[in-house]
Amino acid sequence: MLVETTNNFARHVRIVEGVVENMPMLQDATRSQRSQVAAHARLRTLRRGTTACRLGEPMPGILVVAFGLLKLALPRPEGEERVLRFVGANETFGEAPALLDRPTPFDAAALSDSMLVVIPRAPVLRLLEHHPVVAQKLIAHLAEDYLSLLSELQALAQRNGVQRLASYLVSLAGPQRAANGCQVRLPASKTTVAARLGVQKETLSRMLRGLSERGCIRVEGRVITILDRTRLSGLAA
Amino acid sequence: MLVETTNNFARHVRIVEGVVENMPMLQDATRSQRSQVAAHARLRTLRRGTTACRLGEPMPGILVVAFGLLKLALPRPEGEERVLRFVGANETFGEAPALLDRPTPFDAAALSDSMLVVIPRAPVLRLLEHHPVVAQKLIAHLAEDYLSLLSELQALAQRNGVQRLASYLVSLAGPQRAANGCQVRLPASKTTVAARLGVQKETLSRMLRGLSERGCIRVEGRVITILDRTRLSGLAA
DNA sequence: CGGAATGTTGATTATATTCAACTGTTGTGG
DNA sequence: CCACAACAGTTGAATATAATCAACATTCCG
Repeated sequence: MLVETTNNFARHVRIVEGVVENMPMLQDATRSQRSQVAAHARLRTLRRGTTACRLGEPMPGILVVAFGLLKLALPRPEGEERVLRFVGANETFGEAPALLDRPTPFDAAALSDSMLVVIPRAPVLRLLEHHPVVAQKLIAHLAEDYLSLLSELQALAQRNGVQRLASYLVSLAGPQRAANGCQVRLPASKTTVAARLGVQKETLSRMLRGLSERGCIRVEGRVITILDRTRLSGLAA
Repeated sequence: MLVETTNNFARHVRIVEGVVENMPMLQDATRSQRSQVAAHARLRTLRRGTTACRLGEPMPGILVVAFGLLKLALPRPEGEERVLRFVGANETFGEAPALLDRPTPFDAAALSDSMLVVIPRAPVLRLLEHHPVVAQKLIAHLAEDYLSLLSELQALAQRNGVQRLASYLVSLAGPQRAANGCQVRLPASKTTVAARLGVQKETLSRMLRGLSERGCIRVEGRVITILDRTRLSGLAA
């Protein structure tokens, strides 16, 4: 749980500066430009289960995760939702709606106690006006975002849930860990991961059992051991 | 059909210049900057049914439709596909992969004889280096693209096909035409529209029949008459 | 410990796909 | 102009897939 000590202003300033300093998007900006941006940014703490922003609300700015883990999700009728992605430390979200000053296009909820840096659009836009290098970086960033959303859609276009689960597990394992027997930890509860894969928790449970019975994986709570990566990749097709 | 007369170079140059001149993305560039870009662009004619680019191939540049209609689609196993969107005259696509010099992330096929202007990344990047205003416009453009892809995903997250069809019809009707009785023309064959909605053509056929029987719409080939827009919007929920 | 949240499992049901047959439309070459 | 092939669309029946419902098991925490 968050230990909310005396509201230590200096500490907050330090965190904001540190986070902004490390933003990939601003890596080509000068130190003083980053300080400028940091000066306008503010800190926001989130208790597990609370939301940073909700679909349709005004978007306060570009959001950077200082620590913790959030999920971005599209709400669906009946209190369900479709999880778009998880956002962890040092990652950003909301660039597109923030820059265009549009309503938030998704819900963002904290899966664990988290801290966000909120960067209002104004200082960023000012930076862009005069510093093409920063603008180029932002363009690359937005383009990356677009492509990952697209590959999200591609995953969703795959026929059945098992294929999506298989490729998700492979992607969690990462490209480097080629060997079998590597372990993967689900970033969230199975219910939430199910929403990420676009299925119900019951279906995820059955899919995991199916893959276990076929000897592809072993499931121990949130930890999945990949026993046969080749076959798993084959299923992902 | 395309009348490919004597390969009229001057005419091609004129078309390229005209198209580049009208690109929303470059509206804040100077006339001479646009000419610069146009000088590096080339024209590509596409017969109905042929593809401008395919998933995984190198992306030749940003693509602008001079005339005609294309579909962007993600291929699926068994020769099927999921249509992402239709791209018509004066619209652009492929900015993200082109700017990042990544492989094409979708298939682009001509639904009718079409002409494309291909803008290589180099002159665009050069423009960005020195002209922040152009960069800002491009940022806005990419952000828009991101948001529309997101709303695409949102539509897909809706429970059933009828809801997606209903909202698709409403969006085709446009926000202005509030009255009932307005007519909408499907931009492509029902089979292709079905792929756009993420269902099989048989399912689309049944859904259309269902809406007809309920008195929401009338179907005459590709022309749909919206009889009860209120109820239709209600279904879209 | 006790209660809430999370996960599992089986039975049933909803939704859309697949398969197959048939109809209609369109464009092509004899 | 007609015959015909290729494509597009419709319809019904059988099937696949995952959702829903309901009951129970497990884990996590205070």
